[in-house]
Amino acid sequence: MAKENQFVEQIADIESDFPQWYTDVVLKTKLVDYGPVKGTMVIRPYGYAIWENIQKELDARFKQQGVQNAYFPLLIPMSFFTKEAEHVEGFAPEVAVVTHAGGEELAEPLAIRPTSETIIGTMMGKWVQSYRDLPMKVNQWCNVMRWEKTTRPFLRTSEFLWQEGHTAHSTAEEAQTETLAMLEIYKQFMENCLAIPVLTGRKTEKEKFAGAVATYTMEAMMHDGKSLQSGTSHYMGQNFAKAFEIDFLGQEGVLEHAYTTSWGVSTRLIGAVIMTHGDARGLVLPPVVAPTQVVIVPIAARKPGVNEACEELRAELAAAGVRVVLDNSDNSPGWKFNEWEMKGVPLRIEMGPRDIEAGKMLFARRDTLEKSEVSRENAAASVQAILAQIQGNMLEKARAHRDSRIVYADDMAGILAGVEGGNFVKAGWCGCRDCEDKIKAETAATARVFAEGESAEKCAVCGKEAKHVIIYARAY
RNA sequence: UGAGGCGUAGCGCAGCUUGGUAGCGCGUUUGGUUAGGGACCAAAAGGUCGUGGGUUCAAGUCCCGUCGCCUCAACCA
Repeated sequence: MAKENQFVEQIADIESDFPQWYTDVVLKTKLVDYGPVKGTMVIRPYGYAIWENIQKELDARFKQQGVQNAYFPLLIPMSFFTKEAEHVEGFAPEVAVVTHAGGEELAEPLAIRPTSETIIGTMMGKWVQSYRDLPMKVNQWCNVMRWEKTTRPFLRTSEFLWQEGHTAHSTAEEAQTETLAMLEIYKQFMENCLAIPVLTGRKTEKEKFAGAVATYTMEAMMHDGKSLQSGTSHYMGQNFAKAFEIDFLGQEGVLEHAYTTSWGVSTRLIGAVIMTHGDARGLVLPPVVAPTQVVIVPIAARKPGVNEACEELRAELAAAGVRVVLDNSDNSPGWKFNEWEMKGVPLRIEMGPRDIEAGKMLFARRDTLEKSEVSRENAAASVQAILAQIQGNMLEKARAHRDSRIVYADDMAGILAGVEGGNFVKAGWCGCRDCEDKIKAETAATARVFAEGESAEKCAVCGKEAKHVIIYARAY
Protein backbone atom coordinates (compact mmCIF):
# COMPACT_ATOMS: atom_id res chain seq x y z
CA MET A 1 0.00 0.00 0.00
CA ALA A 2 2.78 2.38 0.88
CA LYS A 3 4.34 1.57 -2.47
CA GLU A 4 1.12 2.34 -4.30
CA ASN A 5 0.95 5.68 -2.54
CA GLN A 6 4.45 6.55 -3.59
CA PHE A 7 3.46 5.70 -7.09
CA VAL A 8 0.32 7.80 -6.98
CA GLU A 9 2.40 10.83 -6.05
CA GLN A 10 4.14 10.60 -9.39
CA ILE A 11 1.24 10.85 -11.80
CA ALA A 12 -2.32 12.03 -11.36
CA ASP A 13 -5.15 9.50 -11.13
CA ILE A 14 -6.17 8.39 -14.61
CA GLU A 15 -9.86 8.02 -13.78
CA SER A 16 -10.54 11.20 -11.84
CA ASP A 17 -8.10 13.59 -13.51
CA PHE A 18 -7.33 12.38 -16.99
CA PRO A 19 -6.00 15.69 -18.42
CA GLN A 20 -3.47 16.01 -15.61
CA TRP A 21 -2.59 12.31 -15.95
CA TYR A 22 -1.80 12.97 -19.60
CA THR A 23 0.42 15.94 -18.86
CA ASP A 24 2.21 14.12 -16.03
CA VAL A 25 2.84 11.06 -18.16
CA VAL A 26 4.20 12.81 -21.25
CA LEU A 27 6.58 14.90 -19.15
CA LYS A 28 7.72 12.22 -16.70
CA THR A 29 8.36 9.57 -19.29
CA LYS A 30 10.46 12.12 -21.20
CA LEU A 31 8.42 11.89 -24.38
CA VAL A 32 8.24 15.64 -24.65
CA ASP A 33 9.12 18.95 -23.02
CA TYR A 34 7.73 22.42 -23.50
CA GLY A 35 9.50 24.75 -25.91
CA PRO A 36 10.22 28.36 -25.00
CA VAL A 37 7.64 29.73 -27.46
CA LYS A 38 3.97 29.32 -26.60
CA GLY A 39 2.49 26.14 -27.92
CA THR A 40 5.74 24.63 -29.09
CA MET A 41 7.06 21.29 -27.90
CA VAL A 42 10.41 19.61 -27.87
CA ILE A 43 9.98 16.01 -28.90
CA ARG A 44 12.58 14.21 -26.80
CA PRO A 45 14.41 11.09 -27.96
CA TYR A 46 11.93 8.68 -26.37
CA GLY A 47 9.02 10.41 -28.08
CA TYR A 48 10.82 10.92 -31.35
CA ALA A 49 11.67 7.23 -31.52
CA ILE A 50 7.93 6.46 -31.54
CA TRP A 51 7.49 8.94 -34.37
CA GLU A 52 10.31 7.30 -36.32
CA ASN A 53 8.62 3.92 -35.97
CA ILE A 54 5.33 5.42 -37.13
CA GLN A 55 7.10 6.99 -40.10
CA LYS A 56 8.80 3.75 -41.03
CA GLU A 57 5.54 1.79 -41.07
CA LEU A 58 3.52 4.42 -42.92
CA ASP A 59 6.20 5.33 -45.42
CA ALA A 60 6.47 1.73 -46.61
CA ARG A 61 2.69 1.61 -47.09
CA PHE A 62 2.64 4.88 -49.04
CA LYS A 63 5.34 3.65 -51.37
CA GLN A 64 3.39 0.47 -52.02
CA GLN A 65 0.54 2.72 -53.09
CA GLY A 66 2.80 4.36 -55.65
CA VAL A 67 3.43 7.55 -53.70
CA GLN A 68 6.84 9.24 -53.89
CA ASN A 69 8.38 11.46 -51.24
CA ALA A 70 9.33 15.04 -52.04
CA TYR A 71 9.86 18.27 -50.16
CA PHE A 72 8.20 21.65 -50.68
CA PRO A 73 9.22 24.98 -49.13
CA LEU A 74 8.21 26.07 -45.64
CA LEU A 75 7.41 29.60 -46.81
CA ILE A 76 4.43 30.20 -49.07
CA PRO A 77 3.51 33.58 -50.62
CA MET A 78 0.37 34.89 -48.93
CA SER A 79 -1.25 35.46 -52.31
CA PHE A 80 -1.37 31.70 -52.90
CA PHE A 81 -3.85 31.30 -50.08
CA THR A 82 -6.37 33.72 -51.50
CA LYS A 83 -6.77 31.67 -54.67
CA GLU A 84 -9.12 29.14 -53.06
CA ALA A 85 -11.84 31.05 -51.22
CA GLU A 86 -12.92 28.43 -48.66
CA HIS A 87 -9.35 27.43 -47.98
CA VAL A 88 -8.16 30.91 -47.05
CA GLU A 89 -11.22 31.50 -44.91
CA GLY A 90 -10.54 28.33 -42.97
CA PHE A 91 -6.85 28.82 -42.41
CA ALA A 92 -6.28 32.60 -42.31
CA PRO A 93 -6.94 32.96 -38.56
CA GLU A 94 -4.19 30.54 -37.62
CA VAL A 95 -1.45 31.30 -40.13
CA ALA A 96 1.85 32.70 -38.86
CA VAL A 97 3.31 35.21 -41.30
CA VAL A 98 6.87 36.31 -41.95
CA THR A 99 6.93 40.03 -42.68
CA HIS A 100 10.62 40.85 -42.30
CA ALA A 101 13.78 39.23 -43.59
CA GLY A 102 17.28 40.43 -44.28
CA GLY A 103 16.61 43.43 -42.07
CA GLU A 104 13.88 44.74 -44.37
CA GLU A 105 10.14 44.50 -44.66
CA LEU A 106 9.18 42.04 -47.38
CA ALA A 107 7.25 43.22 -50.44
CA GLU A 108 4.91 40.25 -50.04
CA PRO A 109 4.37 38.61 -46.64
CA LEU A 110 5.19 34.90 -46.49
CA ALA A 111 3.02 32.37 -44.73
CA ILE A 112 4.66 29.64 -42.69
CA ARG A 113 2.80 26.65 -44.11
CA PRO A 114 -0.22 25.51 -42.13
CA THR A 115 -0.68 22.86 -44.86
CA SER A 116 0.70 22.71 -48.38
CA GLU A 117 -2.20 22.39 -50.82
CA THR A 118 -1.46 25.85 -52.23
CA ILE A 119 2.25 25.41 -52.92
CA ILE A 120 1.90 21.81 -54.07
CA GLY A 121 -1.09 22.77 -56.23
CA THR A 122 0.99 25.52 -57.79
CA MET A 123 3.84 23.15 -58.57
CA MET A 124 1.53 20.43 -59.87
CA GLY A 125 0.01 23.05 -62.15
CA LYS A 126 3.45 23.49 -63.62
CA TRP A 127 4.28 19.80 -63.84
CA VAL A 128 1.01 18.39 -65.17
CA GLN A 129 0.45 18.92 -68.90
CA SER A 130 -0.99 15.71 -70.26
CA TYR A 131 -3.14 12.83 -69.07
CA ARG A 132 0.11 10.89 -69.30
CA ASP A 133 1.43 12.88 -66.33
CA LEU A 134 -1.40 11.54 -64.19
CA PRO A 135 -1.88 10.23 -61.63
CA MET A 136 0.74 12.24 -59.77
CA LYS A 137 1.26 11.17 -56.17
CA VAL A 138 3.61 12.95 -53.79
CA ASN A 139 4.02 12.94 -50.05
CA GLN A 140 6.13 15.03 -47.72
CA TRP A 141 7.22 14.51 -44.15
CA CYS A 142 7.53 17.97 -42.66
CA ASN A 143 6.56 20.44 -40.00
CA VAL A 144 3.61 22.79 -40.23
CA MET A 145 2.54 25.71 -38.08
CA ARG A 146 -0.93 26.65 -36.91
CA TRP A 147 -1.29 29.37 -34.32
CA GLU A 148 -3.80 27.63 -32.06
CA LYS A 149 -5.24 29.37 -29.04
CA THR A 150 -4.78 26.58 -26.55
CA THR A 151 -2.27 23.82 -26.91
CA ARG A 152 -1.35 20.45 -25.49
CA PRO A 153 1.73 18.32 -26.21
CA PHE A 154 1.13 16.11 -29.28
CA LEU A 155 -2.61 16.76 -29.37
CA ARG A 156 -2.51 20.39 -30.42
CA THR A 157 0.71 22.36 -30.77
CA SER A 158 1.61 25.48 -32.72
CA GLU A 159 4.15 23.54 -34.71
CA PHE A 160 3.80 19.86 -35.37
CA LEU A 161 5.27 17.14 -37.53
CA TRP A 162 3.15 15.29 -40.02
CA GLN A 163 3.01 13.81 -43.44
CA GLU A 164 0.83 15.28 -46.14
CA GLY A 165 0.13 13.31 -49.28
CA HIS A 166 -1.18 15.05 -52.36
CA THR A 167 -2.39 13.35 -55.49
CA ALA A 168 -3.81 14.53 -58.81
CA HIS A 169 -5.92 12.36 -61.12
CA SER A 170 -7.59 12.58 -64.49
CA THR A 171 -11.03 11.47 -63.32
CA ALA A 172 -13.22 12.11 -60.32
CA GLU A 173 -13.74 8.37 -59.80
CA GLU A 174 -10.02 7.69 -59.65
CA ALA A 175 -9.44 10.54 -57.18
CA GLN A 176 -12.31 9.37 -54.99
CA THR A 177 -10.95 5.83 -55.04
CA GLU A 178 -7.54 7.16 -54.00
CA THR A 179 -9.07 9.16 -51.16
CA LEU A 180 -10.73 6.05 -49.78
CA ALA A 181 -7.70 3.85 -50.41
CA MET A 182 -5.54 6.13 -48.30
CA LEU A 183 -8.17 6.15 -45.56
CA GLU A 184 -8.09 2.35 -45.58
CA ILE A 185 -4.28 2.33 -45.41
CA TYR A 186 -4.49 4.60 -42.38
CA LYS A 187 -7.09 2.39 -40.76
CA GLN A 188 -4.99 -0.74 -41.23
CA PHE A 189 -1.97 1.07 -39.85
CA MET A 190 -3.88 2.31 -36.81
CA GLU A 191 -5.18 -1.13 -35.97
CA ASN A 192 -2.15 -3.25 -36.84
CA CYS A 193 0.62 -0.95 -35.64
CA LEU A 194 -0.87 1.33 -33.00
CA ALA A 195 -3.53 -1.16 -31.82
CA ILE A 196 -6.10 1.62 -32.01
CA PRO A 197 -9.49 0.71 -33.52
CA VAL A 198 -10.94 3.54 -35.55
CA LEU A 199 -14.30 4.46 -36.98
CA THR A 200 -13.89 5.72 -40.51
CA GLY A 201 -16.26 7.63 -42.70
CA ARG A 202 -17.27 10.99 -44.07
CA LYS A 203 -17.41 14.26 -42.16
CA THR A 204 -20.36 16.64 -42.31
CA GLU A 205 -20.13 19.83 -44.37
CA LYS A 206 -19.55 21.80 -41.18
CA GLU A 207 -16.62 19.64 -40.12
CA LYS A 208 -14.93 19.07 -43.46
CA PHE A 209 -11.55 20.48 -44.53
CA ALA A 210 -11.56 24.04 -45.85
CA GLY A 211 -11.71 23.72 -49.62
CA ALA A 212 -12.55 20.03 -49.85
CA VAL A 213 -15.54 18.44 -51.56
CA ALA A 214 -15.54 15.64 -49.01
CA THR A 215 -13.46 14.87 -45.92
CA TYR A 216 -13.07 11.36 -44.59
CA THR A 217 -11.86 10.83 -41.05
CA MET A 218 -10.61 8.24 -38.61
CA GLU A 219 -12.09 8.74 -35.16
CA ALA A 220 -10.57 6.92 -32.20
CA MET A 221 -11.99 6.69 -28.70
CA MET A 222 -9.66 7.74 -25.92
CA HIS A 223 -9.60 6.32 -22.38
CA ASP A 224 -12.11 8.90 -21.15
CA GLY A 225 -14.56 8.26 -23.97
CA LYS A 226 -13.73 11.40 -25.92
CA SER A 227 -12.93 11.19 -29.61
CA LEU A 228 -9.65 12.05 -31.27
CA GLN A 229 -9.61 12.82 -34.97
CA SER A 230 -6.58 10.75 -35.83
CA GLY A 231 -6.20 11.40 -39.50
CA THR A 232 -8.08 12.68 -42.51
CA SER A 233 -8.26 12.05 -46.23
CA HIS A 234 -9.80 14.70 -48.44
CA TYR A 235 -11.34 14.57 -51.87
CA MET A 236 -10.90 18.05 -53.36
CA GLY A 237 -12.76 17.54 -56.62
CA GLN A 238 -11.54 20.23 -59.01
CA ASN A 239 -11.52 23.01 -56.42
CA PHE A 240 -7.77 23.25 -56.06
CA ALA A 241 -7.08 22.26 -59.67
CA LYS A 242 -9.16 25.24 -60.81
CA ALA A 243 -7.52 27.61 -58.36
CA PHE A 244 -3.99 26.49 -59.22
CA GLU A 245 -4.49 25.59 -62.84
CA ILE A 246 -3.69 21.91 -62.60
CA ASP A 247 -4.88 21.33 -66.17
CA PHE A 248 -4.14 18.52 -68.56
CA LEU A 249 -4.86 17.67 -72.15
CA GLY A 250 -6.98 14.53 -72.20
CA GLN A 251 -6.92 11.70 -74.68
CA GLU A 252 -9.58 13.44 -76.75
CA GLY A 253 -7.48 16.57 -76.95
CA VAL A 254 -9.68 18.57 -74.56
CA LEU A 255 -8.09 20.62 -71.75
CA GLU A 256 -9.50 19.50 -68.38
CA HIS A 257 -9.00 20.31 -64.71
CA ALA A 258 -7.47 17.50 -62.68
CA TYR A 259 -9.10 16.01 -59.59
CA THR A 260 -6.99 16.13 -56.43
CA THR A 261 -6.78 14.58 -52.98
CA SER A 262 -4.80 15.20 -49.83
CA TRP A 263 -4.40 13.15 -46.69
CA GLY A 264 -2.38 13.42 -43.52
CA VAL A 265 -1.58 12.15 -40.06
CA SER A 266 0.54 13.93 -37.49
CA THR A 267 2.46 13.60 -34.26
CA ARG A 268 -1.01 13.70 -32.73
CA LEU A 269 -0.93 9.93 -33.25
CA ILE A 270 1.55 9.73 -30.38
CA GLY A 271 -1.08 11.39 -28.21
CA ALA A 272 -3.61 8.86 -29.49
CA VAL A 273 -1.40 5.97 -28.41
CA ILE A 274 -0.91 7.49 -24.97
CA MET A 275 -4.60 8.23 -24.38
CA THR A 276 -5.90 4.97 -25.81
CA HIS A 277 -3.70 2.47 -24.00
CA GLY A 278 -2.40 4.28 -20.90
CA ASP A 279 -3.35 3.07 -17.43
CA ALA A 280 -2.86 4.03 -13.78
CA ARG A 281 0.84 3.23 -14.01
CA GLY A 282 1.52 5.29 -17.10
CA LEU A 283 2.17 4.47 -20.72
CA VAL A 284 1.39 1.17 -22.39
CA LEU A 285 3.08 1.12 -25.79
CA PRO A 286 2.18 -1.26 -28.61
CA PRO A 287 5.23 -3.44 -29.44
CA VAL A 288 5.26 -2.44 -33.12
CA VAL A 289 6.08 1.19 -32.35
CA ALA A 290 7.58 0.96 -28.84
CA PRO A 291 11.13 2.40 -28.87
CA THR A 292 12.11 -0.30 -26.40
CA GLN A 293 10.17 -3.53 -26.71
CA VAL A 294 11.89 -5.46 -23.95
CA VAL A 295 13.74 -4.39 -20.83
CA ILE A 296 15.89 -6.86 -18.93
CA VAL A 297 16.11 -6.22 -15.20
CA PRO A 298 18.85 -8.17 -13.43
CA ILE A 299 18.06 -9.33 -9.90
CA ALA A 300 20.94 -9.37 -7.40
CA ALA A 301 23.14 -8.09 -10.16
CA ARG A 302 26.31 -8.26 -8.10
CA LYS A 303 26.03 -11.96 -7.55
CA PRO A 304 28.46 -13.75 -9.81
CA GLY A 305 27.17 -14.65 -13.23
CA VAL A 306 24.00 -12.55 -13.19
CA ASN A 307 25.19 -9.65 -15.30
CA GLU A 308 26.90 -11.98 -17.74
CA ALA A 309 23.72 -14.02 -18.16
CA CYS A 310 21.62 -10.89 -18.68
CA GLU A 311 24.05 -9.47 -21.24
CA GLU A 312 24.05 -12.77 -23.08
CA LEU A 313 20.25 -12.68 -23.25
CA ARG A 314 20.30 -9.05 -24.40
CA ALA A 315 22.71 -9.83 -27.22
CA GLU A 316 20.68 -12.83 -28.29
CA LEU A 317 17.45 -10.81 -28.49
CA ALA A 318 19.12 -7.85 -30.20
CA ALA A 319 20.56 -10.19 -32.81
CA ALA A 320 17.03 -11.44 -33.49
CA GLY A 321 15.90 -7.88 -34.19
CA VAL A 322 14.21 -7.19 -30.86
CA ARG A 323 14.58 -3.64 -29.52
CA VAL A 324 15.96 -4.55 -26.08
CA VAL A 325 17.61 -2.68 -23.22
CA LEU A 326 19.50 -4.16 -20.27
CA ASP A 327 18.99 -1.90 -17.25
CA ASN A 328 22.32 -2.07 -15.48
CA SER A 329 21.77 1.06 -13.40
CA ASP A 330 22.23 1.09 -9.64
CA ASN A 331 18.54 1.53 -8.89
CA SER A 332 16.76 -1.21 -6.97
CA PRO A 333 14.77 -3.75 -8.97
CA GLY A 334 11.50 -2.40 -7.57
CA TRP A 335 12.40 1.08 -8.75
CA LYS A 336 13.19 -0.23 -12.21
CA PHE A 337 9.92 -2.15 -12.43
CA ASN A 338 7.92 0.99 -11.79
CA GLU A 339 10.03 3.20 -14.00
CA TRP A 340 9.86 0.94 -17.04
CA GLU A 341 6.19 0.31 -16.50
CA MET A 342 5.57 4.05 -16.49
CA LYS A 343 7.51 4.24 -19.73
CA GLY A 344 5.22 1.61 -21.21
CA VAL A 345 7.79 -0.99 -22.28
CA PRO A 346 5.66 -3.94 -23.46
CA LEU A 347 7.71 -6.73 -21.89
CA ARG A 348 10.03 -6.89 -18.89
CA ILE A 349 12.29 -9.86 -18.30
CA GLU A 350 13.57 -10.42 -14.77
CA MET A 351 16.64 -12.60 -14.40
CA GLY A 352 18.27 -13.52 -11.10
CA PRO A 353 20.35 -16.33 -9.62
CA ARG A 354 17.28 -18.55 -9.16
CA ASP A 355 16.28 -18.27 -12.82
CA ILE A 356 19.77 -18.82 -14.09
CA GLU A 357 20.10 -21.94 -11.97
CA ALA A 358 16.76 -23.27 -13.26
CA GLY A 359 17.43 -22.29 -16.88
CA LYS A 360 14.47 -19.91 -16.86
CA MET A 361 13.51 -16.27 -17.06
CA LEU A 362 10.53 -14.31 -15.76
CA PHE A 363 8.28 -12.46 -18.21
CA ALA A 364 6.17 -9.54 -16.97
CA ARG A 365 3.69 -8.21 -19.54
CA ARG A 366 2.89 -4.52 -19.45
CA ASP A 367 -0.59 -4.85 -20.95
CA THR A 368 -1.95 -7.33 -18.40
CA LEU A 369 0.73 -6.99 -15.68
CA GLU A 370 0.84 -10.80 -15.61
CA LYS A 371 4.06 -12.62 -14.80
CA SER A 372 5.10 -16.01 -16.10
CA GLU A 373 8.14 -18.26 -15.94
CA VAL A 374 9.56 -19.12 -19.34
CA SER A 375 12.36 -21.41 -20.40
CA ARG A 376 15.58 -19.60 -21.23
CA GLU A 377 15.94 -21.73 -24.36
CA ASN A 378 14.73 -20.20 -27.63
CA ALA A 379 14.39 -16.87 -25.84
CA ALA A 380 14.03 -14.82 -29.04
CA ALA A 381 11.14 -16.95 -30.29
CA SER A 382 9.35 -16.75 -26.93
CA VAL A 383 9.83 -13.00 -26.81
CA GLN A 384 8.57 -12.47 -30.34
CA ALA A 385 5.55 -14.65 -29.66
CA ILE A 386 4.57 -12.78 -26.55
CA LEU A 387 5.14 -9.39 -28.19
CA ALA A 388 2.74 -10.41 -30.95
CA GLN A 389 0.25 -11.53 -28.31
CA ILE A 390 0.54 -8.22 -26.50
CA GLN A 391 0.04 -6.31 -29.74
CA GLY A 392 -3.14 -8.28 -30.50
CA ASN A 393 -4.46 -8.09 -26.98
CA MET A 394 -4.04 -4.32 -26.88
CA LEU A 395 -6.17 -3.92 -29.99
CA GLU A 396 -8.86 -6.23 -28.62
CA LYS A 397 -8.88 -4.44 -25.30
CA ALA A 398 -9.18 -1.02 -26.93
CA ARG A 399 -11.93 -2.29 -29.21
CA ALA A 400 -13.88 -3.79 -26.30
CA HIS A 401 -13.57 -0.51 -24.41
CA ARG A 402 -14.84 1.46 -27.37
CA ASP A 403 -17.65 -0.90 -28.30
CA SER A 404 -18.93 -0.88 -24.74
CA ARG A 405 -19.26 2.88 -25.02
CA ILE A 406 -21.24 3.23 -28.22
CA VAL A 407 -24.84 4.04 -27.41
CA TYR A 408 -27.94 5.16 -29.28
CA ALA A 409 -30.09 8.18 -28.62
CA ASP A 410 -33.26 9.49 -30.21
CA ASP A 411 -33.41 12.93 -28.64
CA MET A 412 -31.20 15.73 -27.37
CA ALA A 413 -31.40 14.60 -23.75
CA GLY A 414 -30.20 11.16 -24.79
CA ILE A 415 -27.26 12.62 -26.68
CA LEU A 416 -26.31 14.82 -23.73
CA ALA A 417 -26.52 11.94 -21.26
CA GLY A 418 -24.53 9.74 -23.61
CA VAL A 419 -21.62 12.08 -24.19
CA GLU A 420 -21.51 13.11 -20.53
CA GLY A 421 -21.09 9.47 -19.69
CA GLY A 422 -18.07 9.33 -22.01
CA ASN A 423 -19.75 7.57 -24.92
CA PHE A 424 -19.98 7.82 -28.66
CA VAL A 425 -23.64 8.43 -29.39
CA LYS A 426 -25.35 7.34 -32.59
CA ALA A 427 -28.41 9.38 -33.51
CA GLY A 428 -30.53 10.23 -36.50
CA TRP A 429 -30.01 13.52 -38.33
CA CYS A 430 -32.21 15.35 -40.81
CA GLY A 431 -29.14 16.79 -42.52
CA CYS A 432 -29.63 20.47 -41.72
CA ARG A 433 -26.96 22.70 -40.31
CA ASP A 434 -29.21 24.19 -37.64
CA CYS A 435 -29.70 20.85 -35.94
CA GLU A 436 -25.98 20.15 -36.04
CA ASP A 437 -25.22 23.53 -34.47
CA LYS A 438 -27.81 22.98 -31.77
CA ILE A 439 -26.24 19.73 -30.67
CA LYS A 440 -22.86 21.37 -30.37
CA ALA A 441 -24.28 24.30 -28.40
CA GLU A 442 -26.25 22.18 -25.98
CA THR A 443 -24.05 19.13 -25.47
CA ALA A 444 -20.50 20.25 -26.38
CA ALA A 445 -20.45 17.22 -28.67
CA THR A 446 -19.79 17.42 -32.39
CA ALA A 447 -20.72 15.26 -35.33
CA ARG A 448 -17.62 13.11 -35.62
CA VAL A 449 -18.49 10.96 -38.59
CA PHE A 450 -21.37 9.53 -40.56
CA ALA A 451 -22.30 6.01 -39.51
CA GLU A 452 -22.39 4.43 -42.95
CA GLY A 453 -25.06 1.91 -43.74
CA GLU A 454 -27.18 2.63 -40.67
CA SER A 455 -30.59 4.23 -40.61
CA ALA A 456 -32.81 5.95 -38.07
CA GLU A 457 -36.41 7.13 -38.20
CA LYS A 458 -36.14 10.71 -37.04
CA CYS A 459 -33.67 13.50 -36.38
CA ALA A 460 -32.79 13.64 -32.68
CA VAL A 461 -33.08 17.41 -32.72
CA CYS A 462 -36.06 18.45 -34.85
CA GLY A 463 -37.91 15.15 -35.12
CA LYS A 464 -38.17 15.33 -38.89
CA GLU A 465 -37.29 12.40 -41.07
CA ALA A 466 -33.68 11.29 -40.56
CA LYS A 467 -31.52 11.08 -43.65
CA HIS A 468 -28.38 9.90 -41.88
CA VAL A 469 -27.06 8.40 -38.68
CA ILE A 470 -24.31 10.46 -37.07
CA ILE A 471 -21.81 9.49 -34.40
CA TYR A 472 -21.66 12.32 -31.90
CA ALA A 473 -18.94 12.71 -29.28
CA ARG A 474 -16.96 15.24 -27.39
CA ALA A 475 -13.56 15.54 -28.95
CA TYR A 476 -9.99 16.62 -28.36
C1' U B 1 -9.91 35.25 -26.91
C1' G B 2 -13.49 34.52 -22.16
C1' A B 3 -13.40 32.15 -16.88
C1' G B 4 -10.39 29.93 -13.00
C1' G B 5 -5.64 28.14 -10.90
C1' C B 6 -0.24 28.25 -10.62
C1' G B 7 5.24 30.18 -11.26
C1' U B 8 10.24 29.62 -4.60
C1' A B 9 16.89 24.14 -5.48
C1' G B 10 16.75 19.06 -10.90
C1' C B 11 11.29 17.47 -9.37
C1' G B 12 7.06 18.13 -5.88
C1' C B 13 5.79 21.75 -2.36
C1' A B 14 5.63 25.11 2.41
C1' G B 15 6.57 30.17 3.59
C1' C B 16 2.80 35.43 1.55
C1' U B 17 -2.95 36.58 5.52
C1' U B 18 0.30 40.01 9.71
C1' G B 19 7.26 42.58 5.30
C1' G B 20 12.73 41.34 9.26
C1' U B 21 18.84 35.21 8.51
C1' A B 22 15.65 30.84 2.22
C1' G B 23 12.78 25.98 4.38
C1' C B 24 10.81 20.64 3.83
C1' G B 25 10.38 15.90 1.02
C1' C B 26 12.27 13.40 -3.15
C1' G B 27 16.36 13.39 -6.30
C1' U B 28 21.89 14.48 -6.89
C1' U B 29 27.27 13.78 -5.08
C1' U B 30 30.83 10.74 -1.83
C1' G B 31 31.68 6.33 1.16
C1' G B 32 29.68 1.79 2.92
C1' U B 33 25.91 -2.07 3.39
C1' U B 34 22.04 -3.94 0.06
C1' A B 35 18.91 -6.10 -4.13
C1' G B 36 12.39 -11.05 -6.84
C1' G B 37 7.62 -4.37 -6.57
C1' G B 38 10.07 2.68 -5.94
C1' A B 39 16.34 -0.26 -0.04
C1' C B 40 19.31 1.56 4.45
C1' C B 41 23.21 4.38 7.27
C1' A B 42 26.52 8.55 7.31
C1' A B 43 28.37 13.05 5.22
C1' A B 44 27.98 16.94 1.40
C1' A B 45 26.58 20.12 -2.61
C1' G B 46 22.60 22.72 -4.61
C1' G B 47 18.52 29.45 -4.69
C1' U B 48 19.19 36.33 -9.48
C1' C B 49 11.99 33.26 -5.07
C1' G B 50 9.41 33.66 -13.67
C1' U B 51 10.50 38.77 -15.13
C1' G B 52 10.39 44.54 -15.12
C1' G B 53 9.14 48.57 -12.20
C1' G B 54 7.09 50.79 -7.58
C1' U B 55 6.22 51.38 -2.02
C1' U B 56 9.61 50.72 2.32
C1' C B 57 15.17 51.47 6.66
C1' A B 58 13.99 46.46 4.79
C1' A B 59 10.04 42.73 -0.36
C1' G B 60 9.57 35.58 -1.73
C1' U B 61 5.71 38.31 1.16
C1' C B 62 2.42 44.61 -0.38
C1' C B 63 1.12 47.52 -5.33
C1' C B 64 1.30 47.98 -10.92
C1' G B 65 2.89 45.85 -15.46
C1' U B 66 4.64 41.72 -18.24
C1' C B 67 5.93 36.58 -19.70
C1' G B 68 4.93 31.48 -19.16
C1' C B 69 2.37 26.90 -17.65
C1' C B 70 -2.23 24.02 -16.26
C1' U B 71 -7.77 23.34 -16.38
C1' C B 72 -12.62 24.56 -18.55
C1' A B 73 -15.19 26.92 -22.83
C1' A B 74 -14.88 28.63 -28.62
C1' C B 75 -11.24 26.96 -33.37
C1' C B 76 -8.16 22.80 -35.51
C1' A B 77 -4.19 17.23 -37.46
